[in-house]
Amino acid sequence: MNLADPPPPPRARIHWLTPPADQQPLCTECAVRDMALFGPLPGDWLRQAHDYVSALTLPPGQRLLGRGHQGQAVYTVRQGVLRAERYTEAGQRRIVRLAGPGALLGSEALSGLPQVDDLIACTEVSLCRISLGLFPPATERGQAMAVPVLRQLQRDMDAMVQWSVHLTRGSARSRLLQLLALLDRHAEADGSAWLPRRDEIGDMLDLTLETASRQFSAVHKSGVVQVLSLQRMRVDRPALAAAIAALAD
Amino acid sequence: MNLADPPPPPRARIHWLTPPADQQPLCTECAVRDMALFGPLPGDWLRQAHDYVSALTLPPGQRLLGRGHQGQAVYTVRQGVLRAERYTEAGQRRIVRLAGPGALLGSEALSGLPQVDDLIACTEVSLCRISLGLFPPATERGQAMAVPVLRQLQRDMDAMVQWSVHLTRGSARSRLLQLLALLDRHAEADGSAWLPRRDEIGDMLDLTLETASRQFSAVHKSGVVQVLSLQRMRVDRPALAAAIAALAD
DNA sequence: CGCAAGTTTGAGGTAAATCAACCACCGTGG
DNA sequence: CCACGGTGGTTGATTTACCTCAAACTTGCG
Repeated sequence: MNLADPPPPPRARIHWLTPPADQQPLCTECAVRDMALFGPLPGDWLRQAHDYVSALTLPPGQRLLGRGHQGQAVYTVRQGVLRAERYTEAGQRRIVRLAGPGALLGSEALSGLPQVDDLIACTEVSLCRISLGLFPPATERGQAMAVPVLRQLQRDMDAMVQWSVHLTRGSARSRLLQLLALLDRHAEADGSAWLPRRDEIGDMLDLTLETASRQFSAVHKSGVVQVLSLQRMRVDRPALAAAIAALAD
Repeated sequence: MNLADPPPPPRARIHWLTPPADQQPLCTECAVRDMALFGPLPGDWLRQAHDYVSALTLPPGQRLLGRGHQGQAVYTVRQGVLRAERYTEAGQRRIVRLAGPGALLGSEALSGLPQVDDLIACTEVSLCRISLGLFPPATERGQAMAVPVLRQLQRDMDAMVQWSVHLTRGSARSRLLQLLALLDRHAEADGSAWLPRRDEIGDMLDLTLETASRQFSAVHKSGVVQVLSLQRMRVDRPALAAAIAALAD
């Protein structure tokens, strides 16, 4: 593992399970109805919706959505398992979540953002494709607010994946440098940023406070950070960027 | 760190920066307007909204929201940094994200779910509190759909935090056991579940494929999993639960 | 059969955990 | 003024869990 494999070439064969018109009984009797997206909605509502919904299946290894894709639909999983993966700048694959029955995939499309992760079937998978046309236009009151909220949630979700990809993996040094970059991103106008206690750094990076202290001391001595007080620091951004690049992660 | 500290007792002192009526200029001139929740909305819309919005500040160490809280508002960060933390069953603290200016906090309230993480100010923090009353009632068309969507996104987000808390931290053994539990949660009706290749396990748990193989072999020999084929397994749930409990994480 | 892909097992090295002092700082109080 | 304890930080010695490199084995398949 951890080799710099470029992602495999995409193959876009998709097996349609039913013609779109036959969709209605599939939805009302869907095995995952309570967990899935439209579970709580009244049954008669689904009769209006079925034009926008269709079912499909994927063989194992098939990619559903690729990073950067601008989707016009979201998907819910009915059977099987998919994985969401991304590659670090160094080309290492990171599998960041699994999606089983009931999961919502491609939610980025709801707020018009591009897909962030590759989604790949692990087993034979059956899905429902839900066209964005089903969702009310953003001109309605309420919807105008929904989009920024969704976009914000999406951003938060991505930030959390970034966290788990960069701050809990790799060497202690690289995790600390990534944390410093993150803290610096939240710096005040005067350029000073919050400097956590060593045990807090440990709990963020999954390190002991001793290791956190040793790593921080080393980074501090190298001049990348300037300690202003117990709780404040100033980061030398170019030096930090160079230090991160030097570790190639 | 990593001691079994119960969370500190809550102190609910909150400093109101302005009386709610004075809110409007604060919003239109807000320094984080483009990144924050209502950035993209037209300015005159904000005039209707200002009754529902108020500003507050917290001193460092103060808790904004606690796990389980049923909120009636969401918050956006204007200045400072907060952390989201949770405790494992073994009582170890895990800091799972940082929130800086522009972040949306307490979004669980949008879909009526309880707060999942403790939110604690790291520095002096100033926030905007946005009452749920601002959001249109769920009786409107469109909104009826927004709630399940939000709830699903919220669930996905929680699943990702669970992933980063349990599958990328702790010993290799405990991570593998947690992964097996997760895979088993997506088992088919016949009780069989997907068994990833060893390098895939490695990329999920941030282990080398050799370590993944060794750990899996050991767990396999202990009888917790039964290998049906290269890609399928059956998990002995009680045995797995016992194995996880034995590691106390 | 023979190759390729995946898995297991082994031996040795290393980064981080663990255990344990020790230090710097700071308010308190004799 | 200096003992005092309490908190947070640093540093050192030792152990260990995981990584790395390497070889053998197993399974499926043309």
